[in-house]
Amino acid sequence: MARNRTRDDILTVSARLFARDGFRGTPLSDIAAAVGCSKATLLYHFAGKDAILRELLRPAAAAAFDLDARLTGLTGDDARAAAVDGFVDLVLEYRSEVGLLYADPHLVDMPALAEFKPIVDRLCSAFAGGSADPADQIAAQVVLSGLCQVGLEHAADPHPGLRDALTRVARRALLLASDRPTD
Amino acid sequence: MARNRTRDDILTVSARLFARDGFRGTPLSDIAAAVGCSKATLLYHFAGKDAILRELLRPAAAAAFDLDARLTGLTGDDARAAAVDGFVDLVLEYRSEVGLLYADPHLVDMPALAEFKPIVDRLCSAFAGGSADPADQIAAQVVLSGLCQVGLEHAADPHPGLRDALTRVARRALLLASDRPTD
DNA sequence: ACCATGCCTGACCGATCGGCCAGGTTCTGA
DNA sequence: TCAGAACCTGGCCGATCGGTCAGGCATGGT
Repeated sequence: MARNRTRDDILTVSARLFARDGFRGTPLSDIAAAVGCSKATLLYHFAGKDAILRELLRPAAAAAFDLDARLTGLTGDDARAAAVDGFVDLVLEYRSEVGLLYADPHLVDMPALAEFKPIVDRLCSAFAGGSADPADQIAAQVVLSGLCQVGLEHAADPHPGLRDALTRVARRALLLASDRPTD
Repeated sequence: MARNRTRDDILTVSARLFARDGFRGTPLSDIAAAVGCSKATLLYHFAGKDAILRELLRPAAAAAFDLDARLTGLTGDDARAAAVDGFVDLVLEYRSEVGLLYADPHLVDMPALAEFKPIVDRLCSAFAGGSADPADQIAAQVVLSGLCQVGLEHAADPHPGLRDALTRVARRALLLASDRPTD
């Protein structure tokens, strides 16, 4: 895991700066200064700025893939409830990563991050319960992006009641029963 | 109003490109090319890139100020309902402008746009009904940013049922009665 | 003692971008 | 007709940024 101390520092510092100023808003020189190394060192450990972002996002991407896979086996309100619960968990677990993508929507146009798009689409569809009613789809979009926003807003605030509050508001908005269905 | 043809073209084209690629993602050279004039012409008509954005956002800013002023006279659920209805109207009326700010959250750090921040805060507080309960404030944040997202997503899609769908999902999420209170 | 490897760096490069300027052209009113 | 204002432009500048490169330094194995 910890192949190198400096390498880990770069990731830690990058995560903080990217979350604060956005990916495009954070020059390599700022990362280098915060780490205490030269800009060239960053490029020694990583193939480029994009590679730093990709590695930072990898655990979150894996979790998103996982959630996506879990949802394919479910249908109806089971799928909707699992999608809400799973996504709230994912947002809380990877707040800064979600906030990062949220704060720079054009990042998903990067080739390396294109894999996220279909997952988000399927997640949105799961929120809507596969309904063709535009009102349901719009509600799903509102909930999805609203939950993401919290990743930004509360990036450094481990509020204990946050999970419940998010789950409840999402279920209300999506017209889902308030209690967890399967646990 | 129409002081100059080229000037109007610049604003029209800028609105389109800013909405598509974001403010920071749109160089002046692209605007000039799309307008069919030189980059220097842009800077003849406007003090700078920021000035173009400021002028584009002025009508939306005025509407936001207006909504803010209307809300100060109301309290309780009246204020919450008026905030929801007013903000949905504002988002639908100024979709591309809202989407623009949403797509580049760091724009509000621009001095010229700092005026928006307190308005958004008050609007969020109005959504929460002034409640000190974190769950209410979180619900308000989810709704506020969720509604903004739609400005991006449906920027060019004048869907007729959009207003109703947005109002209903917002009211559900905020635990407000579903019918308009005062009309 | 020597070399190979991993780690790190200053200096530099090319591209991009916002903005400035001197000067040219067109329009307008006296 | 002509002066001045309004409009427009190519060319240039400085700053920023991602990325490259040759070389320095420490470490550890032989």
